[in-house]
Amino acid sequence: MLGEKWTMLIVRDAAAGKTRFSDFTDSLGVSTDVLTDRLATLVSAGVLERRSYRSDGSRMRFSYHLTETGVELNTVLAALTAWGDKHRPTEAGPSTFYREVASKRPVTVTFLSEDGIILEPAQVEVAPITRR
Amino acid sequence: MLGEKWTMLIVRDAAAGKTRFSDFTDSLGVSTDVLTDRLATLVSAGVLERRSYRSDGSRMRFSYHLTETGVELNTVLAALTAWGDKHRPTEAGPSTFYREVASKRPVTVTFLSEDGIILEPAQVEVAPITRR
DNA sequence: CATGCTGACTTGGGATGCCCAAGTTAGCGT
DNA sequence: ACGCTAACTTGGGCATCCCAAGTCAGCATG
Repeated sequence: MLGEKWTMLIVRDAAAGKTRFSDFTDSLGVSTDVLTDRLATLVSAGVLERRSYRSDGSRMRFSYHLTETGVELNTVLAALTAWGDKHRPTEAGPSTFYREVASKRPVTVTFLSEDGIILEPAQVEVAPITRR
Repeated sequence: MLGEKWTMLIVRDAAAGKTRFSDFTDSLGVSTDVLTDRLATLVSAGVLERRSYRSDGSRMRFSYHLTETGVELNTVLAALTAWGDKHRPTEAGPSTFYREVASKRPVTVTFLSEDGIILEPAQVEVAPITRR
């Protein structure tokens, strides 16, 4: 369900603090019919939560916020961002980075072995689970 | 360039040791014209390497192998797999897991602070880089 | 209470991408 | 010369996406 064209980009923007329908169209350029559909599937998958809000002088609006489930996609986003920054850099360089909320210092995404040792991607493999 | 429908699934299968054109069609069910195109873009992006091989009694064939750049997507794949296993489990349960090559013991993907402390996704935020 | 305004959709028509089935190509063995 | 097979290529149909325009629901203003 995350594999459709705009889905992860919407999640990324949501993680960056965007909440409103027009925030997403403005920053992504996604067409509005597709955005409506993707927001609905993300809400029903429990990644986003739809809230009503009301700023004075205007009517009720909706905003979209990452749930705890959605926040857990931060790991995926940060790993993907790190890969893109390293292997497919833009001329302007990266425009965002991931940091610790408390200290504001940058963080990394890494593999850890059971005894807490950092592993490189090449030291990791995928293996089938065999049940009897 | 990783965002198209079958791209990450092909990378995942390549990480699981699949190498041949027919391996990918058999396990993914991707149509052959699309597979041809995705393999070509992955090769030209430096994620896969195309090799010729020859088993006796048959003609030259091609096989596709992850490059070092491609192997570094393991972090993304493992993070995504962990999220899916937790939040969108199938009835049958997970069919693969990520493990250390040397010890065969399972590994995890986590955020690390600069002083090597494990951080939860909720303790991490994305911030803009401001250049002067 | 009529009118304008705006954010969040909804709709219609065309373009792009994907699926499926069938066909093609290039060696190798017989 | 012929069959065999993995790796494509091609053509037609269908699903998804894009874009522009329209709708709808309040809130403010006159």
